[in-house]
Amino acid sequence: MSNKDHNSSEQPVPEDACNRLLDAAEKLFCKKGFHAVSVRELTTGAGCNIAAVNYHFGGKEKLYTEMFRRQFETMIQGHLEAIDRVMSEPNPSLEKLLWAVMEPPIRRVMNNETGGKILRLLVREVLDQKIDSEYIARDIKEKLFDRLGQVFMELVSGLPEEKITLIVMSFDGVILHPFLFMEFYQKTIPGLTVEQLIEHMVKFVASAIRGYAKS
Amino acid sequence: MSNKDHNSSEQPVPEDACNRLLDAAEKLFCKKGFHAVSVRELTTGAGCNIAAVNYHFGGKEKLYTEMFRRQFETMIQGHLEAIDRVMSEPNPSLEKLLWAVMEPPIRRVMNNETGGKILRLLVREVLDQKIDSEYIARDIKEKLFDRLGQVFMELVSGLPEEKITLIVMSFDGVILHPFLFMEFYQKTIPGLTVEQLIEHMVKFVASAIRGYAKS
DNA sequence: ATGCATTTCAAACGACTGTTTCAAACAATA
DNA sequence: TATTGTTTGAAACAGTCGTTTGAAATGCAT
Repeated sequence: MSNKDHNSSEQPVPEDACNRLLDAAEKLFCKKGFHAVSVRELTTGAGCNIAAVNYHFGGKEKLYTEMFRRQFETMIQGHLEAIDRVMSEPNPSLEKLLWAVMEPPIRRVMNNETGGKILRLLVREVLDQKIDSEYIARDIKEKLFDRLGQVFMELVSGLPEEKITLIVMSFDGVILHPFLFMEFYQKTIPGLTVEQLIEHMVKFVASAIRGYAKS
Repeated sequence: MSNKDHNSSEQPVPEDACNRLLDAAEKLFCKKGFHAVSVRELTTGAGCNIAAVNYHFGGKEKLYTEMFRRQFETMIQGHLEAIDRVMSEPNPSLEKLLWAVMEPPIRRVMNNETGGKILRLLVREVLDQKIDSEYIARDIKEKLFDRLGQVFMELVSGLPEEKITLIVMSFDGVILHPFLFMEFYQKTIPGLTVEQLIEHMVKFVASAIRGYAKS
């Protein structure tokens, strides 16, 4: 992992083979899934030799796992920071929280930016059961879902504590949907903007949670 | 496709190789995905020779497509019939409708019955983009989602028509979630019953929709 | 039973898979 | 410059993939 080049001007850091492979892995695995991507596809995509995958990562599967782990933790961290940011503001509300949690990832997926397909990756992982799903599940539950349930109860009084986990689950379902079916959204509702979509989701989930509190 | 056997007693119709292959395809493709299942796995699972896949269907891909088409249409039909059943009853309500649409598939997936993994298959298909997703999307939209939006408006007055599609989308997200993460549900909420889960989802979605109507 | 079409079977096909090999190129230290 | 450790390269590896083949088996009407 050397850095002979002085990285003089415009080029935004020429990555080494290791990171180029991780980038190509993210793009290709997210789009086509583990089995549908060959090592040769990865290496030509990353502009390096076939042997690089085994040299740097010890195999195709290890590269996949490493890529997944990084994306996964980035996602969890992003959500947690968004929650903390809202909750430390003067007048936190359920709507502000929902907006803060939903907006960044939705914006990424609608603009086809990097990291916008993490949830697709996660769903694919659950479907394929490649990585030990215990690890993923425990992380999501303990780090993210429990925290979400906690702030929901802080922001909305009267929520039944024993139903909080289910509420967070359904909230997750609402978020997940546009991630999986974004193309469907854009074909079915032409001209749909990020703001319209997020506004709808915030309204939908907020109504659901507040309705839950009243009964 | 002969039927020499008189199908005398207890055996519930010994299927021919064609249908045995379709059954094995449903089970294996749903569980592991297209690329992760080999033709040899399929044929040994169906109890027939390797060549049978190419003889009867013309290849692995054709078998997959045929299996998907059948499962997909079965699902759509089941939902439409549930909707019509509720709407033709004396006092239809939003809650009754939601319950009727959600209960059968959720019960199937929680009891690990056949057909309980259709939605997993559909999501996998969207992720892998193997079948022309135009066809799937158009079918779901025109046959199912439009009908759902229509009955939502009949049952709840004051719903903004331009938001109906988005509402149906989020409703779909809530349904989809336990399909994808049923194991997660059962580990996170031990002793969760079908009734509890459906009751929650009905309450969540009904609150969301009614809250939408009020604003 | 005879002839014909359908279905099954074991075996082999070429193509592609992930991985390994080992020599060449490179970087850094002395 | 000589030496060391690290990284890349082209080629080949053994294995599996989906598909094809042609002969054997079967079903069914004549």
